[in-house]
Amino acid sequence: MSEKNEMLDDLDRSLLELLVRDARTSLKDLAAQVGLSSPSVSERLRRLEERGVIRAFTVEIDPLALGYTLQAIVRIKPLPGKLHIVQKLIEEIAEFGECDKVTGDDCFIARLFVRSIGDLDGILDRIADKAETSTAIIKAQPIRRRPPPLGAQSE
Amino acid sequence: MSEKNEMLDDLDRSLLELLVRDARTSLKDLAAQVGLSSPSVSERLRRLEERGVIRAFTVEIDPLALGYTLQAIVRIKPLPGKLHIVQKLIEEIAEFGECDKVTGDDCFIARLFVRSIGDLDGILDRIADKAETSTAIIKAQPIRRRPPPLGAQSE
DNA sequence: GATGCGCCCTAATATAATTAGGACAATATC
DNA sequence: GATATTGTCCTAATTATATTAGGGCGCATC
Repeated sequence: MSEKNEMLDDLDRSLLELLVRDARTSLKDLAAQVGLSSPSVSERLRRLEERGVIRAFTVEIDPLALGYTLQAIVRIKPLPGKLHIVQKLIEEIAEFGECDKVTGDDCFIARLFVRSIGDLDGILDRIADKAETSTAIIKAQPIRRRPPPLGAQSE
Repeated sequence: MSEKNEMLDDLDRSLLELLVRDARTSLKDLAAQVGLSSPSVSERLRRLEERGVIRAFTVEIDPLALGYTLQAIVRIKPLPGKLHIVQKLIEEIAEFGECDKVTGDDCFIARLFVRSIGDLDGILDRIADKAETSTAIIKAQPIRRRPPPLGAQSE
């Protein structure tokens, strides 16, 4: 009846922390660092994945390397009745690298990767007749995507 | 003199695509899928990392698994003269999972992971005397973080 | 005080990564 | 126009790692 099933212990949290830093750390090294054997670590990772705690092993790519020299945050307020169309459109445009549906006046807040101001204009044009948009160009990134604190668990 | 050094070819892009999907794909499998030998793949990955194209191998963690049931997007406009203090403060608060410095009226746009509305309030309080903030609670995530299109390169 | 469950271990086996050495084509050099 | 040079790739041998198989131990349950 309890949620023991979904609880993370200290070892799990240590493993997550190590993997966030470097997902290629070998089981052997992980095991050594948390004080378990590698089969035990392997089993824990399997269960963390199975439970969805670890959503994916992935690589972080520098957008610049792909020619995306510009990023923008776009607030998007669909015109009446256009919400679903707009959402679909956003999802289909691959340059949107992130999109959240939020409370408040703006309905969506999205991140856009583009190669030039021209491209930015082109993409916003595709939405212009279905939503009001408000765009802020990113000048710097004080914090790049990072996970929430892995430290002590409240519950 | 050219930027050949910094160019990605089709094989590199295929490798990146495979790794974004699953960073644990073995060299052997990668090699089979792109039609190279594993030492060649290994060497290409090494260079992609060296050049900074691949910024990191990492795991994506579900914030919910850590008890972070709430996310918010906060627009932050530091009061006159407080810009640097505010930026430093944001960086130090681990619950900020992302922060961009942007053009326009709001200076920063940040993502906040919290466990409760109370926590949200607590964190915003720490900034309240140094900046104006405007908060939008995330209701849904139509697009979760994804890289820009890896397809054809312009230059 | 037996039974089952969760979690861990070691040792053996299977699989993958790395290293070493060299082929080959394209490009620059004399 | 012959000859280095560079970059990229290969195979085969070696080393390192992951996985599997089998079992121990503590703890809660009945």
